[in-house]
Amino acid sequence: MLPELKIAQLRHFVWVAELKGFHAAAEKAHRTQPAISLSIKDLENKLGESLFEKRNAKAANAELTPFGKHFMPQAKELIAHHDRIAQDMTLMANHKTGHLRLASVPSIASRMLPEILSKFVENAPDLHISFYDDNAGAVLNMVENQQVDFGIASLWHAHEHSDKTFTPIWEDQIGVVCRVDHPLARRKTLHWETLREHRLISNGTSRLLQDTEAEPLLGDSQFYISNMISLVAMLEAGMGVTTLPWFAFPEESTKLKFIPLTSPSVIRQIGIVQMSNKSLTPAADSLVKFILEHAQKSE
Amino acid sequence: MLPELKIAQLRHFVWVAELKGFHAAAEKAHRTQPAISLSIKDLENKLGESLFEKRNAKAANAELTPFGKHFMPQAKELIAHHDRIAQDMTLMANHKTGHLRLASVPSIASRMLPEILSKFVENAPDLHISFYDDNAGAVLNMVENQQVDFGIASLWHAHEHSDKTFTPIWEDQIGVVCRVDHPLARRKTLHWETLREHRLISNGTSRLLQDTEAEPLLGDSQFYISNMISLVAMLEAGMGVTTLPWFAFPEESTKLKFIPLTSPSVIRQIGIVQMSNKSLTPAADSLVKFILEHAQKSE
DNA sequence: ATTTGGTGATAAGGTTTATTTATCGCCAGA
DNA sequence: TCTGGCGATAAATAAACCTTATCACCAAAT
Repeated sequence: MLPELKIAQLRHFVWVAELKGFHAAAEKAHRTQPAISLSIKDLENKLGESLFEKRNAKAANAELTPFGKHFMPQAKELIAHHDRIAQDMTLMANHKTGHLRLASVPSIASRMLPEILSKFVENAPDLHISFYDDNAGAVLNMVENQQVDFGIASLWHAHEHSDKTFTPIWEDQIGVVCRVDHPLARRKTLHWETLREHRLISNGTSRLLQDTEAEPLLGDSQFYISNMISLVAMLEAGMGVTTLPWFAFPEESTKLKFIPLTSPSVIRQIGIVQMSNKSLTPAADSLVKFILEHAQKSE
Repeated sequence: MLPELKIAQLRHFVWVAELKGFHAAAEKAHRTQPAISLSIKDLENKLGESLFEKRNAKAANAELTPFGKHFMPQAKELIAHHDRIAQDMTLMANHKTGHLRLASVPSIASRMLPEILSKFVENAPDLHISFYDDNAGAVLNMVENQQVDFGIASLWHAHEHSDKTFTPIWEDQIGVVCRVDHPLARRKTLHWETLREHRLISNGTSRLLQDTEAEPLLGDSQFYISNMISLVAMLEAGMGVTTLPWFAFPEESTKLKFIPLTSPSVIRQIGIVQMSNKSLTPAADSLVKFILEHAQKSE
């Protein structure tokens, strides 16, 4: 019904008119002159009217007809519109632009991500990033509700999350944290039962011991402290010991020591969590790949 | 550099998304399903990102990726823009719309054009027409200055207007006009010398006798009246006789009579005058053709 | 007046792109 | 387990596109 105007064709038209010649336009289009002739002729046929004055005779060629004059601005607009969209989409597909949302557990958020993210955004100046940090459960929730494009967390009950895909990246060992002057501080390795002799403070990460040999420890604990700052203060005050993943251990603290738990050796895997049936935006996908590439080095 | 998005391709994309299926889209596009598959795949390659979720496995197919969702409104807009322009141009080329300017000598303007124009505009409801009537010289001027798309006039000194094209349509015979009770009124035919015996009033059309046998009459004339209304009044008052082309003779006057001049028989040709090196707008071109077709019948 | 150099149109052939026919693999529901 | 619908894929064909080679035309310069 309606003719289909090809963008290339419109471009040819505009160029012939602006450069006042088929040869000049052909050069600009990286085509030969007959190609332009045919292109214009085809366009004229589609529209049903000549765009240029009869161009066999006379001099001063390639002059627009009234109809051509009317068509020109319209053609230009459409070309511009097309180019705008094509560019937008290309930029977005190359993750130079767009909006990216992710969530991470605090340990990775503070230990690994700052460096990675700052490197990543160097090549993507127009990219907006929203970043959330929260505990693993909340991260999984945000992934599930699609409040974020993907999450960084450990996936401990995999069967409850069959709709999500987990890509492990980091391995994080659980250890015992105590004051440097604590009796345990001199040990290089630890058996869980050794801990029963000490006052144990549990925290948000203690559930990582569930389903391990060391599970009985959970019952031994008299204190539970969810807040990291308070927990550190308690430990520094010598109130007791606790278990923490290495990534959650406050490295900057000079008063505390981390001793890996070797019997059992409890490793939590931290990685990327995403919905399996949804694909990522170009930007998110690109960041995931970037993290996978750069994570090993900074470990 | 930038990919070239074809309108058809965008249409396919939108249809697959909206009809939730490649088969449905294929039907709408009057193509086969593989054609749509390839079209979409090609589009995805050009953009560098998937538009639909991986569509090999699972059920609930043809679901957009986030990128696809973002692209959708843009694609729709571009398609709409294209269609708007294509339609505008098609309508204009089919002279359903646009602006048309013409000028005509009064005789044709009042005798022939009303009927022709009213028929013409029936099929072109959105067409704007500007119409001027004036004497032949003014008409030619307006054509020359491109104040009008074309003119209707007689072209008497063709060599002075080599840059214009004249297409004759009507033939208009010069005759003598006098009161019905005038001695000449009973004659069927007239020789120019007969007129020397009567008081001759010349008018704007008298120059048509130049270069004819009857040229001496121009010198005989004592009165010159340019205004038609006044001329008619004079004639009706019996002040004298004049020469007029038949088309300029006021038919509605019951007091006046028209006697063809047979020796010499002076015929003026009236037709379309246009610039030879410019083409007409679609609407104007169409009206010219329409006039050529319908002029004979109403003669 | 003929030549030269520039314009764009045209013809024929090759190449690329679009589309079709035929077929496959996959999943869901009977 | 079969069946029907989905979309992907392969190969063949059709259509669109572009190129090389050539022509006709005009203007300016022989």
